[in-house]
Amino acid sequence: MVSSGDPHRDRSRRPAAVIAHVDMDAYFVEVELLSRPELRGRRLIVAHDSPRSVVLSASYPARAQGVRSAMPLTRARQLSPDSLVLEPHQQRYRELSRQIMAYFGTLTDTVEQLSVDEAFLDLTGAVRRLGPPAQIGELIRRDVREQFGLPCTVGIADRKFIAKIASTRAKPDGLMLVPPAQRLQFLHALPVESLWGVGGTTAAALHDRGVRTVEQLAQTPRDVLTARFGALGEHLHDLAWGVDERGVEPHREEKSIGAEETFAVDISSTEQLRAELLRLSYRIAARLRAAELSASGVSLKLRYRDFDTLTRSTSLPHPTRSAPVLHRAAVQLLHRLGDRAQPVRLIGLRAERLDRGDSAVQLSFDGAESRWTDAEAAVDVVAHRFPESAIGPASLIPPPRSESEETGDDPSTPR
DNA sequence: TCTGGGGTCCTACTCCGT
DNA sequence: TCTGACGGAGTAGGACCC
Repeated sequence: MVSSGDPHRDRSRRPAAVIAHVDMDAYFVEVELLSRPELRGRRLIVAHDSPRSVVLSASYPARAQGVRSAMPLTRARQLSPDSLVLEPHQQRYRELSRQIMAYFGTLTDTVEQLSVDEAFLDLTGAVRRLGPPAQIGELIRRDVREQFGLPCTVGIADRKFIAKIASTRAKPDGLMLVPPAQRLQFLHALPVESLWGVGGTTAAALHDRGVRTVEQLAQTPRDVLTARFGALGEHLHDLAWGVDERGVEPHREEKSIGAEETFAVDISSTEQLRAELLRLSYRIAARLRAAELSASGVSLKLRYRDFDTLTRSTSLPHPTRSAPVLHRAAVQLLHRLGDRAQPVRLIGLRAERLDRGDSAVQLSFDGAESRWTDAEAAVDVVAHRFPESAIGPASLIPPPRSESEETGDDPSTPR
């Protein structure tokens, strides 16, 4: 990051990087259309069909009526009453995503997956083999459509964030190349909201100061931005001048693994909350074991009826991937929050400060915990071989029973 | 209109040891 | 022995992303 000197100057003498941002168009909808092609052209919404769900993805005909991702489904139905609501299939989206990322890996070793439906590709070293950048962009779009039956949009630039903005503006089913010489011209014409990191709050604060375009942001004195926004202000000023040293990072370690659930009906019972925490603990612990990670911290999140959201976190005595240990810490955090004045609509749990391997776990395990983890590992094997089986802890079978933990019995003892 | 679920990063605050 | 300054660690929460 450049923090002094002339930000207008391109300080690098290296050959310009070629970075592509590939974004799948209406990914969830398009994957659903693979199995239901007769629905193509219709207004479609992918969402869980429940009162509190939100839109996960919408077809472009539905978007034309104002439907957007993350919009409450009730609102989407008002805007587009004839839209067909499709139930999501996350496993299918993940599997196809894995295959698409593997295809990207045939083009370059440097692929950074951002989410299930988008990735950065550093193609700097592929130009000699595959042709000029625009030609590679067309190759990617053609291959993804032919091999997977899905449309995607590609943005190409010499900076990650510009490639991402380019793909956003070329959607759907498009390609945009921003040559280095046109970088500032392209950027300065954009609204500030286009920049990565400028969401609703920051945009409103910038608007209050009369800053609506990236050019106006670039012309705002750096120290003014720093005084108001701190490090973010400096970062945004750099971006406004096209300065961004971040490269494509192929291997990013997970920093936390969490799960949360919004209840169909708000709940007040501590017993129910404890039972939900046990369920979340098992989900998270299974994912930790699958990733061969252990957590040294746990964070609890509660959202109340009025949407007020509280979090509490704590450190664990030793790294763990065991559900009962996560649950015990979560229940302690729940008690720390004390009595609730109003019902809870969401509860979430997150395992933090993750470490690879289990050497620390083995060193610190007492016998009971070790046996319990062996039991969980066996459950993982069965669940993997028989995904439809309902194997799990007895305490998750309704009605929830948790008296043993209430009385301080060691939950790490296998039942 | 009434707000999911999965994350990352940053800032501010508190506590504690030096 | 007491007190204040300081830095680091831990924690809470906001903002942002898809």
